[in-house]
Amino acid sequence: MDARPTLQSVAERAAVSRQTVSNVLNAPHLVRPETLERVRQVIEEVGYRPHSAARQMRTRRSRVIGLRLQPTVDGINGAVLDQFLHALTEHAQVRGYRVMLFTAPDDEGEISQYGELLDTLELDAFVLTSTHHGDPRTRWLADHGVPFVTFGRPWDPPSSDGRSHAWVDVDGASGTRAAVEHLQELGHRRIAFVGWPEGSDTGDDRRRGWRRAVLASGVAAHQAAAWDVGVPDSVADGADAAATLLDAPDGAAPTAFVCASDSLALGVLAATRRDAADPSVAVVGFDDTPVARAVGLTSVAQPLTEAAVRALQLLLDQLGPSPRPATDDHHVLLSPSLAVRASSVPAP
Amino acid sequence: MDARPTLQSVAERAAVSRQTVSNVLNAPHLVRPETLERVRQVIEEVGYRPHSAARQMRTRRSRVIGLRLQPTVDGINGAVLDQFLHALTEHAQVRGYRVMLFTAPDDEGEISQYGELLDTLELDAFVLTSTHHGDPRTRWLADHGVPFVTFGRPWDPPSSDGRSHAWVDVDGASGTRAAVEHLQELGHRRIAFVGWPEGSDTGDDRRRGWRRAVLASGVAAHQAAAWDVGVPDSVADGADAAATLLDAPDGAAPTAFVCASDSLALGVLAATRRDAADPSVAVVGFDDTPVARAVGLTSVAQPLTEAAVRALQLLLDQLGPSPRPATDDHHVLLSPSLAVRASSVPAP
DNA sequence: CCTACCGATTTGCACGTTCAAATTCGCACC
DNA sequence: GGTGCGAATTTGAACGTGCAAATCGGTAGG
Repeated sequence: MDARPTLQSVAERAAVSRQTVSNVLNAPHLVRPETLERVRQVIEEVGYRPHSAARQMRTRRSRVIGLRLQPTVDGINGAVLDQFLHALTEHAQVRGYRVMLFTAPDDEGEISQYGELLDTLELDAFVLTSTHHGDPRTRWLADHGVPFVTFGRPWDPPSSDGRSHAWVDVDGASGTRAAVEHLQELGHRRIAFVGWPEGSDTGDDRRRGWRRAVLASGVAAHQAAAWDVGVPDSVADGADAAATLLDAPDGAAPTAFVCASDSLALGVLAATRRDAADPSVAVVGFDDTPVARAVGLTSVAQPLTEAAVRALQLLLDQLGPSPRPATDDHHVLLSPSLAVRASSVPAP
Repeated sequence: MDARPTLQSVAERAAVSRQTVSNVLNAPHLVRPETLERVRQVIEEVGYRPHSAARQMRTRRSRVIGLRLQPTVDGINGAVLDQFLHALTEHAQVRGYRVMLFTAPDDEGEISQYGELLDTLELDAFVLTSTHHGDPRTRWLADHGVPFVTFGRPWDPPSSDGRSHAWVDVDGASGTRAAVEHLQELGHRRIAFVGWPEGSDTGDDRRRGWRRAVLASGVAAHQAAAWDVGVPDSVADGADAAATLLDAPDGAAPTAFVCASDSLALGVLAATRRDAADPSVAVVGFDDTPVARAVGLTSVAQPLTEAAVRALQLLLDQLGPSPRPATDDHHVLLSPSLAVRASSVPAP
């Protein structure tokens, strides 16, 4: 067991200088082919690996990306971030980057963590999730010149300076629209929406997709409004909302439901399947969580792996040698797909 | 905007030497109280924070803990690790440690990552999850003198040298036993077990708890064996298993089911609630996943936050100044609790 | 009065790397 | 035959920190 190999020890063994070994790794084009070969062989032999703290001291780059681990909400859509996180970690690793986690109770705390992580660990970039209206985090990072990307589009109107940051998002409206069209193809004409109260960015986006699709099919505005409810995100609230809507006179009661989350959809599903309720009522959820898979709930599935890969790419674009891509294509809006299951198709 | 403050710049401002500032932070007892006060004030003023890469170069410690992010299995119990990870990150952060993620396709790959992470980033320790029979990872880490803790007890017989590593686990047998007792209190006498095929460590542990409790209540061994099935972990398999068991002649068909996972329990639940099946059949799952909460499934809940906190403590014990605690209390076996819901109690 | 010692502080150095500048060598050019 | 030039390589320095040893006053012991 010798001491850990260093540039120096490799250099001696290969009869070259420190710097040449460094060049073999970081700028191979500067090294004569035969020297390159010889040094590479020695590196292989002794199993040399560069020490990243030492490298970091010179380059001021850690090749580490920070991500705040959100508190487990009610757990039902914690799985959403889970898949995103896995894909992000895996792909970052392949590209030579690592993912470091941190927690914070709120946005303020998150910003405070940025400061600490930048000063002490010199993280290269951050990935932000759960962007929302009036988000102070993006502003802080931009002001401090820190590379970052958000999973979730910016919900505020463009700032005065006209510059916008990199983001990846999933088009929620497109998802609910697809859900409506799917239900219409099955013959449904009275399609309600059970979502969250207005004011939530992602929630309003999903509502918008449903509303437009429904109006486009000829439903009157006042009728659509009657089929549109906003309640807190829980199974019980979903059930209550569905019960109320179904209570309408025969010709006005919806025959299908599009929901803003799987939690709500589960409630709706329970309400439509119990008692003397009509089991042919169709239900579509959102996020395609494990719950949906388990109970056979049709749901809008977000392409989380692709979202992570694209987010990472947007980050690496900023971290590359050129200061910034002049192109304006640092926005990615992905379309979700519909996972069709028993809850929306008539039993055989 | 000045340059980033360093020990040197703080020292000059406080009219002391570099080392004194260092001592203020790392060995305050060596510094005269009034000097201490003055230096601390300057540190506060300029917002100095030690640069961890530089510190790491001297101390050979990164204050970073590594954890492999498991591939999202079928997602249903991905939430289990999620809560553990969150608690681990949060508490590590408070204690001055960070959590770094990595991925690997299998145990071999994980070991290979250990090597790289230790050489390049000098991670201080690792947290291992999903330990299993014949796990090569613990051996490798022990051989290389790397501090680690496993979430999951070692399933192999104690090694010849008599030393064992630190671990935290949840007593699965105790969980299934509690489930059986809960059902017995409700009057059930014919309680079946739907688990995984024998050979899985955690699965066998959960089966053991059920079996002992059932035998203790006077059920004959051959009868217990008839109520014990092992199938793959999916909703469909759970449903099939339940249907088969319920098909037994009246006096032999179980009236209650204890399951090794919520997936299986969901299947059992579906089977017992459909057609002409008896809705008074009770079902208990395992892991208390969001699905269970959502559908009202009674389930065995693991104390994941406590598990994370205890695991972290066991790690820090090893990382502290003293080489190793001589005590043998680096094993923690936590008891799960039962989250009682509608699936096990008769409707009012 | 010299020495020994203690508490408080300072200085020298090394950790492993990369940047910038210096050096060496071969070759073409005038 | 000197000069200039480019390719390949080497040397010096610095990143910010903490360990080890050195320094400095002051005080007690012989």
